Amino acid sequence: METQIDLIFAALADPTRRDILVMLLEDDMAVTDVADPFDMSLAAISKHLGILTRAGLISQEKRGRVKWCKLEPDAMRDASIWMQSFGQFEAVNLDAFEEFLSKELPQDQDFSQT
Amino acid sequence: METQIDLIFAALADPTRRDILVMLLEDDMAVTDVADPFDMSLAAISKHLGILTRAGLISQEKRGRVKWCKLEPDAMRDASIWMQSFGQFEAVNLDAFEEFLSKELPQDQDFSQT
DNA sequence: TCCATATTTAACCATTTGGTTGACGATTAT
DNA sequence: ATAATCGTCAACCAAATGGTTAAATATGGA
Repeated sequence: METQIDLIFAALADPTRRDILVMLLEDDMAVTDVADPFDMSLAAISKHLGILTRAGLISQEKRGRVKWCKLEPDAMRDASIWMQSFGQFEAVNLDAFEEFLSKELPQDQDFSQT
Repeated sequence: METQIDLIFAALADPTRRDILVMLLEDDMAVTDVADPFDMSLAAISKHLGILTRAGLISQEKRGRVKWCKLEPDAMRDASIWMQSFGQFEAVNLDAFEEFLSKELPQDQDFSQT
């Protein structure tokens, strides 16, 4: 069976889809507008958006005849945490790490980046 | 052309390959030993290791007839940073994490994996 | 009502992916 | 020298991926 993390990493493996995510950082967009900058059919972009949606990285809401695409940044969290458990946190007790996360994540504070 | 980040995300999209990476967290391993727990031919694992190598996530060094596989945790950084650039998702508070690490690391205990 | 716009679906195609088996080269052990 | 072990390679296969075009489905505007 395909897990959510499978779907997320697979979705992120395509540069077109990563570009779409970057575009959606700015604002929600209609499917047509997402497709505009790409040298690719609307149908192809529609498929990419479907893959991003199934991975939970975006959501789509139809208002009238326009379907709005919205970034769902939280979806990347699982995959991001999975990755961080390597590079920086290699020697860590992962059980303790999980516990740490469960205490740390609910708080809504800013976080620094490397 | 396929960028390094494409290769890394694609490599991480497969659960077998993620399992291999987790195994290699413990220690370097010979190809045969990596293959052992999997219900899959040695040739298949050899291919997976090739994909992980091309992505830079592991390195392989042949000593005698044994080829040793070594985790390269730094390789994940680019992809990890890409994900974190979506600064809006709830991420780990790195300051708090540093503190967690400083308490956790000195102890030499085993760590469990999922 | 009729037409244009927004998006998906269906059918198709080439390429890639993830697996198999069997033969092979290199190294080590008997 | 011969046999066993380690690992890759080649050929093959089914299924998935990423794209196309053309038709179909809503919805909105004239």
